[in-house]
Amino acid sequence: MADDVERVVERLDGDRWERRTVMSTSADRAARVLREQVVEGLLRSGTRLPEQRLAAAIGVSRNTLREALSQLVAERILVREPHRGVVVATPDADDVADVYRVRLLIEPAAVLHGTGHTAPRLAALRAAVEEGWTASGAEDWHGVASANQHFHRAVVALAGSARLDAEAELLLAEMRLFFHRMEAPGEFHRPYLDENAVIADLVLAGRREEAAGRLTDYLASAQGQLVAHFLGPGRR
Amino acid sequence: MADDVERVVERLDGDRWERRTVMSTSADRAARVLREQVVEGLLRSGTRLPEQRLAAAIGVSRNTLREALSQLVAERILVREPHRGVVVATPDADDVADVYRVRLLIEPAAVLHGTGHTAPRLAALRAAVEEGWTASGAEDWHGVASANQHFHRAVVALAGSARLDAEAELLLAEMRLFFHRMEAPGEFHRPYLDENAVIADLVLAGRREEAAGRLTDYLASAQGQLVAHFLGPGRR
DNA sequence: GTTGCCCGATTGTTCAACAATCGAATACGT
DNA sequence: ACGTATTCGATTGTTGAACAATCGGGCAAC
Repeated sequence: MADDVERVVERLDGDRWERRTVMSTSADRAARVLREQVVEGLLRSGTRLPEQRLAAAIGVSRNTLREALSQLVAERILVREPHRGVVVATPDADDVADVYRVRLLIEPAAVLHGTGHTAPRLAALRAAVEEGWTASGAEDWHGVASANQHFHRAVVALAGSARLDAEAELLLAEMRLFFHRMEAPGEFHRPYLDENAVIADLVLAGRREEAAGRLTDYLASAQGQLVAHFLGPGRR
Repeated sequence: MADDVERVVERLDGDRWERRTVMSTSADRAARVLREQVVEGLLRSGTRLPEQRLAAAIGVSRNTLREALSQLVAERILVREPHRGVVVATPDADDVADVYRVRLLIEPAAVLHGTGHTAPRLAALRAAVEEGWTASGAEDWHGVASANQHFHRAVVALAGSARLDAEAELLLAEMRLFFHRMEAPGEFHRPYLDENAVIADLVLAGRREEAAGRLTDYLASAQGQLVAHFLGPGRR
């Protein structure tokens, strides 16, 4: 539990130099590292992040780490409890429902009215489908989940808006948190692979209404499933 | 120009105690103060925000101010130029177009498919229309602009999503930056007041398709107008 | 007039400290 | 034994001072 924190060091020590070559500010690097640790599931929901030890582990000062933490709090990946520290966010059913409310508005709209249906973006959409299939073939469930994210990122990208892309990135990061609270995320994603393919084909064929419709059903179904799961088995 | 910064002090000195009673963290207070100064137009696009003097002016340490600045950078109100400092964002035509791309997706969708068309939210929508009319009657153009923002905030709220509300808040703050770069924002808002009323009535009457349609036209028109303006008069 | 160099100013980052606050363990009263 | 006050250690919020790295502008050399 506490040593989730220590593990940051080991995992990081290798990357340290490489990342330093890319260079940016230390705070950004720290934020990127923590974000990755969280979305990869190495730091799980509810774990506390004591500033002192974490700063030492990452190799930055407490002040610098603080900037990184603030950034991640703004991204809703962490939550700050005043005078008690920051912890990895623990999303509940309401959060799941809310994220899907946003996605249900944005994604079908991007398909339907998006002004960015360019060739490269459509190619990215198609590529995400392929990625999902090959990952599924290799029974790489982590890869399937990843491909799914890429698919939805590609869908939002059809809107052609940098700001919407950024928001989508936040939402998808939150989604990772959801899945880390489930027992078998792989099974969850699998059934949607074929649906992704159908939607992609419809979009490529320019049949936007049908694509948007199926996407809406898709998301609504996933929302119901996830919310039910987060209300807990047996819980009313 | 440089003394825009100094003015923060004067304007703030009065509020200092009151805000302290509400209390939160110093960094949040600093961020709130700066955000207000920017959206109110007292700190204009392009003005630099030297950490040393600004920290002294607001009455917090440089480290604390830094957290506040980072937060506002995340909100796209300020931009950080590495090793050169933070400046108030200077949106260009691309930014305007992008913000409207997002609004064109979200707002009509909120009207059309929003799951939060509750009585209080509909009342808020109606109230924003009234607010605009009274402000217009008093020829209070600042008030008209404000009411307009409230109208669009109310529209997005129809989606019933806290996350979407937060994103809308960011976009509307950016919009204030746009208007501060124009010469006569009042004239810009005035023509849209009646359209707001029509849309609100349609929404209240449950005629969502028509409302969404008019809202789309509305936003597209405003986008065209603003983008043209930002490309500059005479500029192609 | 252009090129190169140096210098002051500002940022990025660290360190060490302190008051305020929280949680828990402790002691107390009944 | 049980609920309540109290102390105490740990952590956060915040400050101030420091230092290297970097940037921009002015100055000098050519």
